[in-house]
Amino acid sequence: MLAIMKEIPDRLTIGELSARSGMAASALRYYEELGLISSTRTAGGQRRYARATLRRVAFVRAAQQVGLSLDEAREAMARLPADRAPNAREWSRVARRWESRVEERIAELQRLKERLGGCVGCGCLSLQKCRLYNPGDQAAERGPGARHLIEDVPLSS
Amino acid sequence: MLAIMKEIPDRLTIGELSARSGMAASALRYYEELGLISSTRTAGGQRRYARATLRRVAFVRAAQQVGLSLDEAREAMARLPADRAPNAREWSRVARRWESRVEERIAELQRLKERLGGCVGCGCLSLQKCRLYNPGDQAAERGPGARHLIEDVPLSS
DNA sequence: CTGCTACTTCAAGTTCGCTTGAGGTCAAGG
DNA sequence: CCTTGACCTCAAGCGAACTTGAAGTAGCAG
Repeated sequence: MLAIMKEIPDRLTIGELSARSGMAASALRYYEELGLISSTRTAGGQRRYARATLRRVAFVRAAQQVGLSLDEAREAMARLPADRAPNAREWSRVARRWESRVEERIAELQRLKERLGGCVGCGCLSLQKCRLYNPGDQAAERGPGARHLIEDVPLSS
Repeated sequence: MLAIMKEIPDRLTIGELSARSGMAASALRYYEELGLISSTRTAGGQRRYARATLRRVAFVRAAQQVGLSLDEAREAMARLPADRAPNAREWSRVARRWESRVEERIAELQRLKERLGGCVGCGCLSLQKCRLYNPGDQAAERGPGARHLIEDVPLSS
């Protein structure tokens, strides 16, 4: 041959997958246990991964960045083929869901940032009398979850 | 101004703090153990919190949203007074740090979103041959951390 | 004073996402 | 064939962030 085409094997050992994905082998075994990725075995029982697994692992990492648990990632990936690249329909279905998730997360952080900067910017630096940003301290009543950054008692009287 | 200023007690029981902050009492005790908040005790040994503690708790929650650990939150709060509202200098010092943290996080998510949408948008839906988004699979060499969303082997040959 | 609820401590348990270690096997280069 | 390093399983451990439970006490209303 002109060049060696064998350099990129199409079944990866766990060590290779680990090196390429940047995940520890132990983590990959763990992912497999959870059903996030899968492998075939050699006669001797060693794992061999399809190259597409690399994509799945990357997917998992990305999912975690967005704040998904491994369980949610598995669920999301259930819609993607395990052994080949996803096609248009498959991918866009998943991507759309993700995008909204990412956007939500971004929006949340932006609100946070506004409050953070807001109190500095609006001149009420003591944070004590800024009704704009501290509309009472009833926040708890709205249940756990989104809440004012700085909540405090309203001006008594 | 001559009216009763006493309706809102200035020392809160753990139950009151819990109700107002939305955090479980057990979590508040835990925070105290970690040094995130502090209390004085009654003669009988029960905790009483200053109202400013409400703000600290909110601060911790916000810190977590930004992705800080409780330890990091404690560190950040070390620059804020425990028992009164922070003044301009104190607050802006902390807020600035936070803002950059929040902005980083937002930027990270926005990059993710672009990649996500990019692969759908650029027409290379198979994700297999999109050099634009998959510049090789050397990502692992850059160590654990930021990495392409979808990494895969470059076109062999 | 009685009774009740909210509080106290301390130890142990829980979930998530892994890592570590022991003890053993496989696969490939020399 | 032999050695060596990469792999195997299984159980246990870890750190973060809490929660739960048991056993007892505080503080307030009536």
